[in-house]
Amino acid sequence: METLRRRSPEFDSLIRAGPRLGPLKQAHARLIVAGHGRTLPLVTKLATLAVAAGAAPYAHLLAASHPSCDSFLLSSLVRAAAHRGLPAAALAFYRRLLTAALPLSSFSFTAVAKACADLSALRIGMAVHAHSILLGFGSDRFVQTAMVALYCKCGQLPVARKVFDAIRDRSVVAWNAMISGYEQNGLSERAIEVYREMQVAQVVPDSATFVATLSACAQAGALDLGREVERHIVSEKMDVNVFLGSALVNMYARCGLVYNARNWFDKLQARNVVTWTSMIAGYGMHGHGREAIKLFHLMRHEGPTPNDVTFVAVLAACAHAGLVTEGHDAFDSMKRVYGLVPRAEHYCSMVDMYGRAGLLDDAMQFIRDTIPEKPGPEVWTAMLGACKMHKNFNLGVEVAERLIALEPENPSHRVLLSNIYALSGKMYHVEKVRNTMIKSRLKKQIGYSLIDLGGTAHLFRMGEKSHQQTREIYQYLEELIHRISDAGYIPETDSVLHELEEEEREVALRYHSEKLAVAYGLMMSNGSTAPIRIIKNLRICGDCHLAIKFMSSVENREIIVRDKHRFHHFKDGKCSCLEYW
DNA sequence: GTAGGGTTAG
Repeated sequence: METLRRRSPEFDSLIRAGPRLGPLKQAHARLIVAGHGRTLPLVTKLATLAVAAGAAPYAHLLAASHPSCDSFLLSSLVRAAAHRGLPAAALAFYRRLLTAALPLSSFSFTAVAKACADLSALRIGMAVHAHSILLGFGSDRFVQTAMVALYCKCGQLPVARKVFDAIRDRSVVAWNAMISGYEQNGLSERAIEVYREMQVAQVVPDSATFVATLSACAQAGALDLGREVERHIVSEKMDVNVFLGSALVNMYARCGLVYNARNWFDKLQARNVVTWTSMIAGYGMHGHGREAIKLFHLMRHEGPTPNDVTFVAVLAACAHAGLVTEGHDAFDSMKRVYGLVPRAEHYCSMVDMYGRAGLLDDAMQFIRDTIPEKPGPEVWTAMLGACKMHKNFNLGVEVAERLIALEPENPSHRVLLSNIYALSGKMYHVEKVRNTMIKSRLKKQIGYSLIDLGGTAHLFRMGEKSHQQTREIYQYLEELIHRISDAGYIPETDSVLHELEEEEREVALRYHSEKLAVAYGLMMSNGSTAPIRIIKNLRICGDCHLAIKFMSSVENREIIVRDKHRFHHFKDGKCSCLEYW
């Protein structure tokens, strides 16, 4: 039987004041008058609430002026500060604990680990970890879990995994930390593996598990698993909170089912700025600029206040749909109505938007007149893309040279420059740029395409030969290329000269990763007519874009490709992007 | 006389 103890009226008055500084100060005054100004438990509660109210200095004063300030008081403050998003204050309270030579508890370590995680302070975090082991907390599950989260936040996944593996009897929270850690570091496949391991271990997942796993699905384009998680949520009648709701919307949008995303969006009880932004970004990625703008107007009318991220989504949507006027208005209202300061991403989207629409002069004028100080490399990259798209080679060369001067060590700028030279027929210059690259051993990003079949992701790199069915896949692709050639496909050999930051020029276009992935998807479909879904890490190249249009028509199959920037829905020989990349 | 770890968008 648990004994119910009545709380003192003083304690109750603190609880009533809550994490609000004004009422807390009044309560503090009453404590002093009642002769409780030094009663440690009450001071502890008061100081903790003060931190929760954001008033760390006030709490600090309370702690410092107490003659017998104890470990409990200070570790409560560490925890409250870490929890309240005041990691620097949390570290300061932790240092007081150390300098006062007070005993440390597992509570102090979990709290300070979170503070280090929020600061991505790896060195301090490692010292804290070592200290915790030294004091005998090395096998405390709570401390271990906090360390997993810490190493994940600092990008030290192998270390995190080692700590995770050493936890005996891992709680659902430990699993969640590991899944989300992989996902947040771009290792969505690993995140999915851990989710599967968790199922095998028969640990009951909670909503945080699903949030992290759905994010991994969104990243990896793992639609089947995303649906599996959704079925679980529905059949278990789980409460779909704002996190889970946003994760579902995001998963469907990024897996290519923008209507399912909207369905969830409409159904959700709780929506915040993240939910709205995900939905708008989803429309944008699919080239549904009008829908994005419509939803944005609805948001302004009856939704939460848009933030800087919302505007990234809105401007990108306008850029991908050629909605120049709308984008211009949005950019204007972002500054004037919402007082937001545009960042590089916003400027980029604007340049991209003018550029794609062929308004190169407007884009240049925007760069000159609207962007304060010197535009970054991203802006010039967007400008260069526009020059290439609209075949303005002189301007393109000028822009590419600026880029190289700005970031000489970045290989993709040189690839872009060599493409521009190639496009304008200056093959001598192409060779020169390539030789510089070879000499300085600059390597470009390697392109790959993913296809998810029956819950397993198959990864293809250009010229890939490591797949078990390599021979069949290449043979299938050869036949497929014959069939589309009969239908009128002529390889865009100058496509080397198109979107080529992506894949090696020497290798024949036909072995580009997306073609291999599509061939594999078609080969393995066994009479299924479900759309083929491909995820590509870079932008799709012009020749592949053309070839897949033909494939969709010859094979009478919907093919959906998500590239670095957007979705391409290929159907009946057409693509939803309407050549508007 | 009190507290613990994990959680979404570009």
